[in-house]
Amino acid sequence: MTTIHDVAKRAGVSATTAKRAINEPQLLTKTTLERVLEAIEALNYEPDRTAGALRRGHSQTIGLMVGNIIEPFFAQLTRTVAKAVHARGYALIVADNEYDSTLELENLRMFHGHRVSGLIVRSAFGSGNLEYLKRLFEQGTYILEIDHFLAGSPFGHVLLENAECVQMGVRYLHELGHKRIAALTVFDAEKLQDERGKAFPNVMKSLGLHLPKAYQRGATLSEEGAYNLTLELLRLPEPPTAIFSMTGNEAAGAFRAIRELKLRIPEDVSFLTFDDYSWTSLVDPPLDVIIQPIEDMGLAAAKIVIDAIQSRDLKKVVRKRFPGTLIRRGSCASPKKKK
Amino acid sequence: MTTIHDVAKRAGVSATTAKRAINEPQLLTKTTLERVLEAIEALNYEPDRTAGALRRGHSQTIGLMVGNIIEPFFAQLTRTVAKAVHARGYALIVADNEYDSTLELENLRMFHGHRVSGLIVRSAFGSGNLEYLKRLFEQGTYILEIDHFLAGSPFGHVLLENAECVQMGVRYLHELGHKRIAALTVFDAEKLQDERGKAFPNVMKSLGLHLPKAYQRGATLSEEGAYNLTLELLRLPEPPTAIFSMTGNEAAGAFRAIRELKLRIPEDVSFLTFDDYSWTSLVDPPLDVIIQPIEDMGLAAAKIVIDAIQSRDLKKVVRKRFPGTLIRRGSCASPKKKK
DNA sequence: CTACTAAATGGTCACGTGTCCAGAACTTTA
DNA sequence: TAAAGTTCTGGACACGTGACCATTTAGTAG
Repeated sequence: MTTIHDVAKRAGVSATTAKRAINEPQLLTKTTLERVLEAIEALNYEPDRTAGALRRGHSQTIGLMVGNIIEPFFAQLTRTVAKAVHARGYALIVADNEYDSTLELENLRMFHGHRVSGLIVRSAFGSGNLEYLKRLFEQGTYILEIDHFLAGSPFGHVLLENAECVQMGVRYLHELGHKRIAALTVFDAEKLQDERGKAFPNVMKSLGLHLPKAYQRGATLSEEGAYNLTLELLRLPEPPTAIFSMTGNEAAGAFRAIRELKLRIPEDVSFLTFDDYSWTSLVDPPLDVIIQPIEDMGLAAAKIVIDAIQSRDLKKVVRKRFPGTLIRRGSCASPKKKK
Repeated sequence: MTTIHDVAKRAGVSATTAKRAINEPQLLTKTTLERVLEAIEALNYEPDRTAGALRRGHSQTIGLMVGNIIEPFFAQLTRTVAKAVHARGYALIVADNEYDSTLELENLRMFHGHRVSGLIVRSAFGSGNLEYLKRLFEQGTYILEIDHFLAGSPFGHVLLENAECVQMGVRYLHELGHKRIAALTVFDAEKLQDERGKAFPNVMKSLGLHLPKAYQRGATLSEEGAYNLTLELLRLPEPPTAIFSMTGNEAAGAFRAIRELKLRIPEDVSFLTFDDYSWTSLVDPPLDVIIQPIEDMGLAAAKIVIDAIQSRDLKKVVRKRFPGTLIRRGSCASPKKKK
């Protein structure tokens, strides 16, 4: 393997000088610099970051823990973060927790083993790994939460204005005349600290809308869970006239269920969902959605983490919220008059 | 940062012995082992892989270069590979080349800098970086291509049976009675070494089907490119009666175009595509697709790479093909009789 | 109890870098 | 030309580990 010593030898300078051609070129004479650069080029030298990592104490690597890479939300986030991070000379290590704390812990250990410089985490629900994260932080890893945050977390985060978005969605449906609105959300939002799930009943209440017991059921975040829940909701004696899906993932299951029941959107039931996944504009009718500014969020997260690392100010806690945008396409309309 | 020396001190043994508790526990007495494990637990010790990487020469890390993480094909691949790789104690570093050689080279350098133990690459078109990959290989990085391979590549690969799948698709359409079939594929498949694009005219010829000049245009792999191409094709005086999209990405654009022209599927035009993206079964009608066994391919790739690394047999070249599966859902039918 | 073998444990070194300090080579000023 | 800066270059060391060899301890046979 080519090292800086090989480069130094070829250029006829010391290793220290050769190194400076890369790290502090302004310190070198023009001719020295040129000779070293020539040698680097000729030998195809690429600095060994594993050695640098050892010396430095961290690896110029950012860990990204997402819920599930397959979900377009996370895929897009991964991509944006990867790009932003590369642009600043860092590499991105990814892992997903499948919303499970045990798997998450394993992956956190892996990140720690690789001495990631920073960590962007979409934590699994529950607070299982908060203690571990705190320990990681004490050992010098900068930590930032994204999309969700753990109760009592001391870390910074990048989040959507979840409560406002839920309010925007419910208001929209309410203004169309809907009174029986059901949300597809997680089980026990309170315990899981899911902001959207927590906001929904509050918003309903504030608008004076009744939320029947039968609508207060949660699903898992999966497509399957949403599919089943939607079937049940729409088969109730008093089915909702509007369904509000809290994630794009659930939307797919819900849409499938609605179609299977041969219900028309928006004539029989209005449908609104978070996340503008590519299919949402391909189906008939195209869906009304609340768009998250994923790219902005990913860029912001990368910037916060790397800024903190580079300024060596790991104590800095940045908390940022991003607004969502409601796009109307035709899947929501006024409910039919009850006969 | 806790090191093995801290562990050794606490357990009252030497660092070498403490290390063995992790790497070769069978060599230790039961009591010694227990004492060391207790210390590891108490101190929350996690081996520093950056130091190990320096010593070993590679980082127990696999680099995965994909075309574009957002595409579900790559998202799913990334996830599968990440899981498989984690299970064997490796971490996954991801990057995408956006099908561009220059960006790819940058990312390859980054991978090299991190001394990845192995590399799974979906190369950008063209053969721009083959030389660099070869050099990387000579320096000890195991390389495997996936989904596509460079002309003259000495490396192993994991691929779909592309030609067979194209044949299967065209045959299917032909048997339904289609004669005017157009494919959405890359520009200049021959030069870009795109197997599907290359196979299509051959299959048409072998079935005695005429391929008009006007159908022999390529698009970029993008949704947008496919959208435009589809519009043009369907506005021809002799439009195709069936459209065969070579990627799921292009399918979205094509589907959009068909709908915009108010053409009915399959009455006015039959539609077949590679890749079973989630939306393909949500639209009306659900689409006929050729499914790639992405999970199998990802697992195979991870296994090949890590087996080679662990057996230290980097010369081993494994080339594997996976079959696709045609799923009929109703987007292809016999063409209407021409008046 | 001794001599020998096997099992268990310990010590040393190098991997390639970044950091810090020392030294050499040039510039400026008197 | 010498002294005092200033700019540029070089040397030494430590980071935590894995590989290898050396040493101690336990076990067995005579």
